[in-house]
Amino acid sequence: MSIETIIQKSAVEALKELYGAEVSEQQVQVQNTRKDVEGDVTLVVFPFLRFSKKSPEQTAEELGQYLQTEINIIDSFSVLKGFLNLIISKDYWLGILSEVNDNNRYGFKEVTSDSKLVMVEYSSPNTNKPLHLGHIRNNLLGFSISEIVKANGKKVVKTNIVNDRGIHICKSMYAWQKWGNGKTPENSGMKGDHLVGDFYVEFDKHYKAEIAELVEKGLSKEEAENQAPSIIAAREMLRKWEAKDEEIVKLWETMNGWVYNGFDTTYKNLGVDFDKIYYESDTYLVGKEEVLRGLDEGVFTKKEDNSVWADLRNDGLDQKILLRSDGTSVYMTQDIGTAKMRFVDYPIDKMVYVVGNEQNYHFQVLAILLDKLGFKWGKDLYHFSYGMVELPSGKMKSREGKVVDADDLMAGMVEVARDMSKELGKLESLSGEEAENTFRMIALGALKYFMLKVDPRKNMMFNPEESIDFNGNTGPFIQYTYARIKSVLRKAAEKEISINSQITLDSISEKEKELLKRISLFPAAIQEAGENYSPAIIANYCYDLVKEFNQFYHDHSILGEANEATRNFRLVLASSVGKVVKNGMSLLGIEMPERM
RNA sequence: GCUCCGGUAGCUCAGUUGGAUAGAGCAGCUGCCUUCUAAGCAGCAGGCCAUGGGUUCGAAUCCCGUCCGGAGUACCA
Repeated sequence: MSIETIIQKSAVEALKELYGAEVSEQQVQVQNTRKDVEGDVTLVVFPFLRFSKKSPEQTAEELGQYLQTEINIIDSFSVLKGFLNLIISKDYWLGILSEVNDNNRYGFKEVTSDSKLVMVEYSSPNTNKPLHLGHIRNNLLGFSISEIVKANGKKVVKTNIVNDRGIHICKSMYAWQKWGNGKTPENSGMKGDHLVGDFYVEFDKHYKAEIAELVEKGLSKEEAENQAPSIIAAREMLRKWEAKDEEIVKLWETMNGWVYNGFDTTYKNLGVDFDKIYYESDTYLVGKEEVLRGLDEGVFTKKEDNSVWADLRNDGLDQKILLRSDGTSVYMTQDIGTAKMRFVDYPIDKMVYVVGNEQNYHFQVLAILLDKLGFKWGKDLYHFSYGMVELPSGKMKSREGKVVDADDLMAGMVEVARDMSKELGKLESLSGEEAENTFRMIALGALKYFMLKVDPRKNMMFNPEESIDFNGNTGPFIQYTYARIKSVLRKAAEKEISINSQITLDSISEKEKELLKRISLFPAAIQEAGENYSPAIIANYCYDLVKEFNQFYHDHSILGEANEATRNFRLVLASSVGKVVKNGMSLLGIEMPERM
């Protein structure tokens, strides 16, 4: 039981006994005592004045007396401005260390056979262009949330829906066919997704030129956009694809294959993976069937022009189209189909969609539609809506090639990490391969931490020149602290100092106690991160922990400590911090180097 | 127009769901390496928490209005 609940329980009894008040545990506010005030945890007494009918100070005094006699880990208490500050015994804090030592997964809840199953959809790329910075945020969030949900004792299936069909895919295909000259990843040495992406940009270039030409000839902008030869050709290609034209399907398969090879590399470098991948080319027809079923069941309606609609005006929304008048499906139809297939494949208790906030409306509608179609998790699907990544120059535009490419960004960061290490004269003792692996860890640690430490819902600014930092509140700072801990432990082993997890000590310093307190908050951080789907809570926790550790490290010698019991305690303390921070960062998908 | 989201130090962001004197990092200035890794530690400076009201013992946090920014808004995905 956490110290918070122990105090809450006892306080509820105290209030009943002293004042005859009935309050719930949740109404008892227990918080960490301010740093500049004496005490470890603080109980706020203001809400109880209406029961005690006494001054804040007097009420706090009475509650303090009661708690101190009832709870043996409370050494003493003091009252300041109506806040009851409790001092917890050092043995309680030392007990935290044995918990961490006895359990390699301190703070984690184990998954059991009857755990709930959560499916997390993330990434969801289009196969007409390589991944960019926006996708990186998506992928890192999706992966991290999956890990956090697992850490809270739930089964997780990570899934990806690949948008592999549609007019935008045909645009790259057409451009390649027309201007590609048989260029392939093999004969050009290019990464497949980049190759295809270049043709998507190529298409747009020609298309724009054609439009300009037609407008010159006196057509309106709208007419020109519809009559440009390129777009007509791309549309024709889509029709042929839907009719399963052999040649077009083959081209489609070939080019998508190039893209998948490219994506695999990017995913691998980014350290994300999936348990199950769905393809829109498989799900869109299922979606159509589901919509027609809904039509049969009277959930949806058909208009005179044969288009199918959902009327959501009773749900406070509008009417929404589900099948066009020509019978083709829209985005919503496909998402319904994907949901249906997932529902058949897995016993889903909760579905989480990691998709940008520009689609808030879409998911609001999807939740209602799935519910109407009888999916049990439909109504409570969770749209994990995250903000955009902005550049100093504004929004990214892939069609114009104005993006920060995922592969380029990662490679660039590895280079910065390498240069920085060399400049600092680090890692010279490592082999080339080990050193390279460490540079990679540091670079990705910096990138991942940067993306995950901020509130996911908010838009964030990414400045390529300034955002790549390795000092201060960054991933490498946390990695560095871990490497320091590992270094101390290695030195201890070299000196044949054995570490005894049994701690006996007369006293501990303020810094040491602060550090123990911080460790004790890890389980609550995991839980809170799980409830809020927030990697940022974990990131900030890890930062606070290692910041605290660095202060301790600076103020206290570990191996140089003469008193054997104290030295042993500090070694256990350091190793515990290392363990917690490594587990914490693993929830963000960040690896920890043994040295750096 | 309507709906949703945001506005905290020069910049990038926290702020434990209403608690004590609002915190970090970067950038600027100042100290600390002959001692376990200085990618570190300590310090200085920097604030009308967009703004006006309201709710109560107590508001950056909750409610209403205003201003600014972003997103969405029925046959794009």
